[in-house]
Amino acid sequence: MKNTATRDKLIDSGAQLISQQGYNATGINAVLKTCGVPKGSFYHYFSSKEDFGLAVIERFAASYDETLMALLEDNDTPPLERLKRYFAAGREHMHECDHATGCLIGNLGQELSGQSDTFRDALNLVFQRWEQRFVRCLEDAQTRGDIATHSPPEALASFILTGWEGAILRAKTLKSVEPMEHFEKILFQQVLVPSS
Amino acid sequence: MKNTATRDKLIDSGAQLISQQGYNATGINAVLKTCGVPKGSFYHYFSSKEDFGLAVIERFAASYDETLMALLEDNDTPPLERLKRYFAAGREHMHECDHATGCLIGNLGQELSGQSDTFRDALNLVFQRWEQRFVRCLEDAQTRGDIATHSPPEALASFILTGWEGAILRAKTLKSVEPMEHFEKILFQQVLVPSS
DNA sequence: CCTAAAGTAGACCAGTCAGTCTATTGCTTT
DNA sequence: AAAGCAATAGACTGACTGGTCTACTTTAGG
Repeated sequence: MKNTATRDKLIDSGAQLISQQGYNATGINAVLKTCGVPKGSFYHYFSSKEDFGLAVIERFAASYDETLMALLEDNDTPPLERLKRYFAAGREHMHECDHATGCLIGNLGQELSGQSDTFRDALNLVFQRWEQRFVRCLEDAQTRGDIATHSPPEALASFILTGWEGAILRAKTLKSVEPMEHFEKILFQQVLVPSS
Repeated sequence: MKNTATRDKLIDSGAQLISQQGYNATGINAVLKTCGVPKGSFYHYFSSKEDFGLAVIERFAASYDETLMALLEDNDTPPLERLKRYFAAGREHMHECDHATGCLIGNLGQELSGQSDTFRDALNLVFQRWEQRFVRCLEDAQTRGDIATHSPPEALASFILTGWEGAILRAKTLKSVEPMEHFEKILFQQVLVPSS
């Protein structure tokens, strides 16, 4: 399995379609059609649709984790500013996709975690990795005295991730980033504040 | 269409299955099997699966709105206490379903708002109705001086609803209500506080 | 009591699903 | 050059999808 170009094409098309329509609504044939790959190749690289779905998750998570790291662990920028940039990037992406796709991991978490434990575990790990990035950024902010809250950074990180995911979901049904703006505003006005 | 017993059975079974597996993963035949209704009856009451799905949403929303009203507009209870009871009820439900179903409207919002505008509109309306209930409860709290925040109650309501929905999503993938507890704790410790 | 409509019943349809199968092509190693 | 494997290619399968069709049973109204 040296030639990964075909495999990559499949995963790219799959990620795109699954982002738009969800996992169950995306057929393998549709993926094959959009990238012009025959079925024989698909089952050469993946043992099943589930296997393929996990590969899509893995790849998305890896690529997303890179941008997350670049944003949240940029030590030249104050930690709260890094968070703001992260939110701004999310809002921008939401505009770009016309409020249609949102967050692939969030989508699949909603759709599949009740359907398959394998998927649930994989998605849970991705979320936990993201949370760790938030934790580190929040710890930075706490040691610098930028935030005064005594809440443990783990709880804050969970709060931020869930709030943001929920805001993305709401933005999708509302077709507007307004819920994301509300979340960010209240978060920085009342939760991540310097003096208690 | 006088006899609504069969129709109700279909909607009940549909709501249950869709809650567990999602809309796309739930086949009409599966619904028919679980409630022992023949296909002829299904298409007598509903013109299509989409029509059926909308009926399921409508019914769930109506029934849920009743409990929401009972909890959030109980004037014998302080507004913040009402909110706490709402969150407690949500956590309890999450335990009961073994962290598997979560919120039907949230699930469908994630799965379908990119797939069909009809569904998106219906789900958006439900969310907006819920937000209105929160707004009224928060206004109560503000006029009583229970919360000091100057944020408009509409923004706070959006913040609470999205945060809660996100926490439910995270609870599903984590199989634990911990994210819901984190959300509630930080919300009452740092956002809905009496003295600024 | 008869007629018409409401509702029940399930066989059936075309299309699609994930997945299998065999055949062929291209590349690498010996 | 030959052998062997990676990869391509797509026809094909059985199961299942949402939806249609016709026949039958029950109920309601005149």
